[in-house]
Amino acid sequence: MAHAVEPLVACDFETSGHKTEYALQPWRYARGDAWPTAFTYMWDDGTVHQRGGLMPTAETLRAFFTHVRDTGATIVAWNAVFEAAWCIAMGFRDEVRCTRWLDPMLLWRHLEIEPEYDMDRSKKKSYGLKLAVAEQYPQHAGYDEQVDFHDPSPAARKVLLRYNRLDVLFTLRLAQRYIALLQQSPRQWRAAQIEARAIPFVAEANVDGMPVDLLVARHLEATLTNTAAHAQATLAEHGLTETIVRSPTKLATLLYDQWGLPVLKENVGKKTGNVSRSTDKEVLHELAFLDPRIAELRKYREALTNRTKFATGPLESRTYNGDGRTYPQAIVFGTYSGRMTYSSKQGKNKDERPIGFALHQEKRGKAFRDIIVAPPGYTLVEFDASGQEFRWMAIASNDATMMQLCLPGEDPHSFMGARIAHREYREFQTAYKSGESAAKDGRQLGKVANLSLQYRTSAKKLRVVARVDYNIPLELPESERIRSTYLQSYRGVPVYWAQQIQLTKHRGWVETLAGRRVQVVGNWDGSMGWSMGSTAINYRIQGTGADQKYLALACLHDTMVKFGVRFAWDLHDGIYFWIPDAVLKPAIAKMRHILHHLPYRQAWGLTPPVPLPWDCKIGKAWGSLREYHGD
DNA sequence: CTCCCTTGCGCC
DNA sequence: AAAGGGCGCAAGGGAG
Repeated sequence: MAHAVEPLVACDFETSGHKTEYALQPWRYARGDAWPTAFTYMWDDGTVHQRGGLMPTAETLRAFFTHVRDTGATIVAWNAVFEAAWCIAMGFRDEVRCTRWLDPMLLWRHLEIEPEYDMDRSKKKSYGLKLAVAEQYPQHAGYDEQVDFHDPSPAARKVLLRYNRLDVLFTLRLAQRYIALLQQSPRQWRAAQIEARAIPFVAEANVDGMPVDLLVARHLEATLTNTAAHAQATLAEHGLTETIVRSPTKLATLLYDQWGLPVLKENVGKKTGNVSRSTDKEVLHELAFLDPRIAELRKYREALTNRTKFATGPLESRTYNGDGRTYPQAIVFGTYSGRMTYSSKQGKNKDERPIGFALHQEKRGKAFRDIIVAPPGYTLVEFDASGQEFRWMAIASNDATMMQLCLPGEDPHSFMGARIAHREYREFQTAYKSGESAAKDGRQLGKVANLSLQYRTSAKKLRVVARVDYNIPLELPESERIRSTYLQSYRGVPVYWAQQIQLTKHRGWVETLAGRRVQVVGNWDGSMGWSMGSTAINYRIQGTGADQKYLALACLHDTMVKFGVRFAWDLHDGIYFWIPDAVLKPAIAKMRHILHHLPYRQAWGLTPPVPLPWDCKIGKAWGSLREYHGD
């Protein structure tokens, strides 16, 4: 893992397009709808050297990558995924893949005190270069004033070039500063470097996008329209309209004032204190036992939501982009725990541009996921970190039973199902495998318990999850008994909770097993105390999962380059790739081997006491993936 | 009208 | 007193 990051070469693009918004959409470069207006790169070997200039060409980039190759430099760029994406769009895919990248914006995040529980956490801090300059070099704040990215006049271009050069200079200086700071904490620095290896792959995914199957998406849209129309027709005579079902306020009036149903739950506004009568799906699930119309109403609302989000949305983005593709943009370190997030739009409010769709929220059904298909000549391959959070909790808590259940041939959900049903585990496991229906239901309950109770969920909440999400008619006494069973089965888990909270109170920060950190600052005795405790407990597990995925990508790098494998997208415990059909089998075999032998000890200083296996699925459309075991 | 906040809900 | 966490997006509703 060790690799010198020096020397550094900083770079920055300015861009424009036939519409100003295209400046942020490098995939339009190929059609001539977007282009770079300036590109500067800079290094400091005692003297500051500066190259590049206005209207860069392929020759400019060739000289840049030649310099990088000859000096063995690491490229630094603010929001480096964007710079790398432009390089790829301009034809330098191989060069981007085979160079090291580092993003001072991400390094800044690693150094930040976040989350802060005294502040309003709904207001997320921005990590723009201008803010970093204002913080570190206040005398230079406001250097971006009077810049026009799109005015081609010589006077405006002169201002633009000066701005571009300052951007690069500040990027270089901030990178040097943040690297020095992070290196004081070697494990954090190492985690940040491993994460940075994902930059070229994420850039590729963002600039390549993914094909949307037009017919499948239209069919989905039509199906959901029919579902909604049918429900609407059924309920029209009872006063339900689309406007009402889409409005929580209007729906509450209908349900509680006109239909006379009981109010089962109220919402209290966190800021305003306003009280409203809830119409959420938990409430609807319970009301459905009292009134047969409610199940249809819930189906109606779901069909409308799903149509907009998962059919109309992707189709709109396909039309907007004009090339049959959708471009949800991956954001490295998008969550404070390190996981990636996705954005489906650029701009705000009336300037919103629908470039992508809500990839991370895509429903699990085949009909939904099949709208995304492999590009010609490629197969979609998913590697999924099996039982990821259960395994990391087993390791973090050192619970002997959980660790035992991570061994080959074991089934944690059957184990918990058996405990709940007062049955013997092996007998239960055999019954489940032979298709016994009681064992099937029991395992489902065990699964709900294993998945829900790992993070201090209450019996009350467990009851709701079981009822609403799994349609299991659980009542509170039984839910309490299951929770007790869980805690008695995995004695190490509540001990881990308490220890993790104590340690975090003492240190003021939590770390993942890889060494990624987050500060936990606030009043432990105040109203945020519970939430701070949850961060102490959850961050270590969830963040380790994120680090595991970055480690996987870093270690797969050489194989991906060799076989021409492309990173497609991330779904937290799953990584998706486009693999050329011609090398599908050997590439998967090699990738699987690497994933099963990730160098946790060298990278993190950890020797996992249990196996950390990955499952593999392959197919031509997202909804149609099949388990793949090799041959 | 725009902008911001709230409710509700999809995934992990 | 009781309380899983993390996100982003759709849509309504209200302020200005």
